[in-house]
Amino acid sequence: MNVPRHKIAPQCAECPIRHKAVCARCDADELEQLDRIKYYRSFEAGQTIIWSGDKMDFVGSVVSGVATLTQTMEDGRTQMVGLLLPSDFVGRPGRDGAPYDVLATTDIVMCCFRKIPFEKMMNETPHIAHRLLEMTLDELDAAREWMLVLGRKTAREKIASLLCIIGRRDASLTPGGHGDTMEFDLPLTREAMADYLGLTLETVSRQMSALRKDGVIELRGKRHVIVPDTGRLMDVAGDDSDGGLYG
Amino acid sequence: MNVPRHKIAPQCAECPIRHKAVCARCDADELEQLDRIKYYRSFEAGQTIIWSGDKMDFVGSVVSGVATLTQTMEDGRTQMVGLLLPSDFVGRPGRDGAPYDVLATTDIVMCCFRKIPFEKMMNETPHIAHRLLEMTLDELDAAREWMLVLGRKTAREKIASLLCIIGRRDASLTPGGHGDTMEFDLPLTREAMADYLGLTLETVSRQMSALRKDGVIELRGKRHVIVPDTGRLMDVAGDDSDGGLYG
DNA sequence: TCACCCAGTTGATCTGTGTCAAGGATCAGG
DNA sequence: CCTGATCCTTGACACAGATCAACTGGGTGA
Repeated sequence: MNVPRHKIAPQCAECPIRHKAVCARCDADELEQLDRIKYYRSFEAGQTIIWSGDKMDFVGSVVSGVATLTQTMEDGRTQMVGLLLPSDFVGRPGRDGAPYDVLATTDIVMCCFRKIPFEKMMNETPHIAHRLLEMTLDELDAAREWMLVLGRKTAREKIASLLCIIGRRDASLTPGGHGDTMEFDLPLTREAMADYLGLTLETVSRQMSALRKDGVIELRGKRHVIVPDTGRLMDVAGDDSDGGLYG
Repeated sequence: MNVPRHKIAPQCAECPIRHKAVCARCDADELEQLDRIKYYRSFEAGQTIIWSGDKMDFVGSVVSGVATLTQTMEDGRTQMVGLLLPSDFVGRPGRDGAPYDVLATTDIVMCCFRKIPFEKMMNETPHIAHRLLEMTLDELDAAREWMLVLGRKTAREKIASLLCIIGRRDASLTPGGHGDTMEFDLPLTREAMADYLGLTLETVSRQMSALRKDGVIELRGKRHVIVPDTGRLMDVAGDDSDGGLYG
């Protein structure tokens, strides 16, 4: 489950898709092709990037900021089914409709590729198709790991699991065990955390307070989190896995 | 979300991988190649097919019977993260370890392919890689849909959602709306249903009884289910989608 | 400076589901 | 026929988390 992330090659820093999504080896030809069909889009915090069911004419990846994938029932109950952090890929090659809403939770910049030429390129470049399969398998693992969180963990464990994931992604890419510390800003409101965890925002708030009281985390303001002992947080999360979700 | 299933071409009936997993067009060459690396395995109900973390040296698909993918926490809490019905694919091309336990819930026959030659064939046949990407995207959609069930639905809605999925897969492939009926055998114990739904077996039993009392379902014995009005069951499931999960 | 607003916190109470326990139905083997 | 095993059902009660409601703190604009 612990997929090491590629280091960002200097020439690829601008657009994550180059190394993460598609071009693991930064093949010059492929980069040039990608460059030709690439464009950027910005969204403000709270804006909807795509509505569920809309036709999606692009694929792309997050350059900066955070977005979420959410599903909503008729009566308004919502469940977040994915978290998009920088370098994560969005879009379904070969599919037309978006299966869920994509929402910007912070200001966000995306690097997009028009879908038709991207698919054409994918068909001609087995290398890209391979990389996409691998990414999709990673996402599937993450989704299934999250099913365990949603179905069987307590509120306290859920919060700890979420903090592990965000901390791991945001703070550093080190393994993180007993003794290690983490420090990061939560890119989500309490309500968004609740939607991700299948809880209410009140329960999220209470459990955050409880973890603070127990010394598992420290809070500076409402969003900034300090984890004095990553291993302890992971123990609370009840995770025997190393928390290496989402690659 | 409603992915129509391929009709089974007569020449492909024996081994689902031919049409479903890999060979949408039944290309003769590919079939011959697949035939050479193919073998069958049987398991009895209750048997473990693969343990989480084991090296997995094959991929394959279910010919008959039902299996489940499950994750287990250290303290024994378990969550089922996938249901494998006939024609479903198992295995992660390009990955070595199994990420979860695979358990036979009924007697089951699988059609397997040794992993190395299968991957070699996949690399040489973009067609197969494509089909696998498509299947993985389907599984991802299903997993995310299930996250909504686990995170936000009530016990009653969960049961109804599960019955929809199993009924749809087992009974027929018709759309199923108001007025239509369904009839099928549950391939799962109450405990397995509970593990799939993030509930206890007692709650599953109680809600099954409640649905029976309300006339939403009828039970003949413990496992045989009759749904007099599929549309009504779907209403109880609270699903605006057509329940067309798992293809 | 004040008023307002929003995100978050905390308290009181309610309820759906878990937990524990007893008992029923079905089946296989002796 | 009885016996034990397995799976399922039902009841009584407990509790985690939901719900409803009041309040806090910090930022923004007039």
